[in-house]
Amino acid sequence: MKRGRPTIEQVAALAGVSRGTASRVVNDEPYVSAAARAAVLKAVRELGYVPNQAARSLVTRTHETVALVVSGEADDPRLSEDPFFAEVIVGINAVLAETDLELMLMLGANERARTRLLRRLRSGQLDGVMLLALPGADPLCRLAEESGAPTVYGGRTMDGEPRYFVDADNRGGARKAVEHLLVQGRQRIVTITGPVDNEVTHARLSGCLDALGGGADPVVMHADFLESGGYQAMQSLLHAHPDLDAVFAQSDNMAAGALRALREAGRRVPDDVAVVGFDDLPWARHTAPPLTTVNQPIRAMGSEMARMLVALLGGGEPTSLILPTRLVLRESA
Amino acid sequence: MKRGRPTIEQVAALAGVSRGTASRVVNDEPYVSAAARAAVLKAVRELGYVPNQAARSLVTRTHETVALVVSGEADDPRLSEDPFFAEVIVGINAVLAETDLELMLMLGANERARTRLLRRLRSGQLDGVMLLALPGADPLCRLAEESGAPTVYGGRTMDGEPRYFVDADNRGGARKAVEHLLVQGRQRIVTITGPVDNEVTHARLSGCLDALGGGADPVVMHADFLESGGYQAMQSLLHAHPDLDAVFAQSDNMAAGALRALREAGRRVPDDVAVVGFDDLPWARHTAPPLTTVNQPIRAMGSEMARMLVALLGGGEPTSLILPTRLVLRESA
DNA sequence: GTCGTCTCTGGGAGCGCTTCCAAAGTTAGG
DNA sequence: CCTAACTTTGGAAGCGCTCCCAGAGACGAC
Repeated sequence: MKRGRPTIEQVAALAGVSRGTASRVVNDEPYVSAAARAAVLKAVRELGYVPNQAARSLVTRTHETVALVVSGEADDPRLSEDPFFAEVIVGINAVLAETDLELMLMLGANERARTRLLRRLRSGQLDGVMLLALPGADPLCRLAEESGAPTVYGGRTMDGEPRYFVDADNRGGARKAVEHLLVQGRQRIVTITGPVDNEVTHARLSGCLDALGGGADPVVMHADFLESGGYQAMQSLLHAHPDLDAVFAQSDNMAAGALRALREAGRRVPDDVAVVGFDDLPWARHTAPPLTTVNQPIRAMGSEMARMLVALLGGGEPTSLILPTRLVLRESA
Repeated sequence: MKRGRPTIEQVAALAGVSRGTASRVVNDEPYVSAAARAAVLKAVRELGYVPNQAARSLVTRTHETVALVVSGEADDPRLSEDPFFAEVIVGINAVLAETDLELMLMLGANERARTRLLRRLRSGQLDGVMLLALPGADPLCRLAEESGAPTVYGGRTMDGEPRYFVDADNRGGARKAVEHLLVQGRQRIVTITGPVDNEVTHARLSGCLDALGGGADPVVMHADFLESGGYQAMQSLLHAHPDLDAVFAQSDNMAAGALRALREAGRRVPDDVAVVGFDDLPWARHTAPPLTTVNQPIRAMGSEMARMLVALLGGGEPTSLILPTRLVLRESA
């Protein structure tokens, strides 16, 4: 008789009411007498009843599930070399935990992953999507939006501003960093950037140029946001511009690489060369010397993305957000 | 007529076959004529049909979804201060991408999170669970198993060995690390551990004792796996045992903290004091001096967990795995 | 007493799919 | 030509749930 998990029918039978009434109680709807409600609740408890989500989804067409899609290669070193990804998730989770939404995670931007996302989206299993755009432009963005599901972006893309997004004030942060170097009286400031096709690279470069004004041609070296890239870029820069006295690295990882190259080259930081990073990763306070860097509220970005999506799901019209960044002064500059 | 997404009924109608036949084609079952198959496939393509997963789940009771549950506080610093978590996910994702399984992520071990997991599990929405146990013991483990869903563990728990797990050879790695210090002729080796109630702490401590043999009382200081904890522990140890000449820190983060404390105390590494860490995090090669540490294949752990779960789902009987760790020699020891 | 109005309940319909069964068609063996 | 397989098909049943509607009471106003 009691094969498998109990159904609402069994709950109703035990409570001595109809299926409809039991359903009303379970979904906390009005128009149920106190007596009936109590009886159903009791039956639910006794049977250990948990509604079957698939059956519910079939009729309500909601799924209590949203996805975080991280485009970019599944083995992108940024995924693990920096805690960005994990922090965003923690932020998202904090907000979702307050709701009944569950988080589905989808990594990778290859054809196969894209197909699966779309399938999942269209097979109706996702109520909404958060897109974390690591690389520059990505067709995925369009795909998600075309499917009609509410979509929120983390960061902006190279091809225009999405309808709903959360971003850090990369430009403002970079400006503050370089202004600080300027105020310190640094004369020959060089910049190490991320990949050229990356929106973040552009934003941070813009901020850098904002600070530099229309002065002499700024020295810019493109790298890859990673430690090794920063290291190599710094070596090249030292070679090409031996008289440089300050470096603005667009990521802490690259700043760490620059620090290493400077150390090996015998330059003292900050006496000979000042170094500023960007991100304020947890270990930035522990480099030698401690790294002056631009803090961006990564966890908050995650939370705000989630909040925005929840609002969208609730029929709201959230406004996109640019979260403030701030310069954290330590000893490297 | 074509309101909303197409159903299999519409596909069948367009192909001129019955719903049953269409279903057979979609699920790639035998006993369908070539002509019928072609017609259905054509209709599927024309309509852009994607089966409704909820409806399918309702009858098949499978959901093509597994969960990664990370017990421990949702804002545990280990989640973001080290890339462990992200690496495991990348590893899992690599395997899952080859299947049709999707990944659901559940963080946090508080009452609420637990309830939700159970609900999701019992409401039939998860085909299996991977549990990543950050802290020592956790009732969650039992809960998941009781629900009857296939469960795979990452790491072992304090209360016995789970049925299916993947773990790193923490004990062996620690033994190798300390043996290396011994071989170098270090006389006064101290150990900085993780939290006492942690299985990893125990395993690595056992390995350390294995190497030390039954000699003099080993000097052990408990900390928290974090940089700051390592820093403080190192300061205390220097105070209590000024003559120490080697440190085995049970995590790279703590090793980094120890390095910082030693630098501030004016001790040279490795001349005065040798330092060995554990984890081989990406930045370990970039500390000053580069950190000798024990590498553990984190990504592989994720992959193996996923593989094991997939096997379980397929009715297999996988065997638990202890992945090898290896000592990576750099300059700090 | 009659008429609305509001509260509460039962039960049918149906979400989109798979699964089963019976029937029809096909083939080969005797 | 008949029988015993096998192949192929259509269609009914039903997964567990929500939604809707009709109807039964209860209650006050006229």
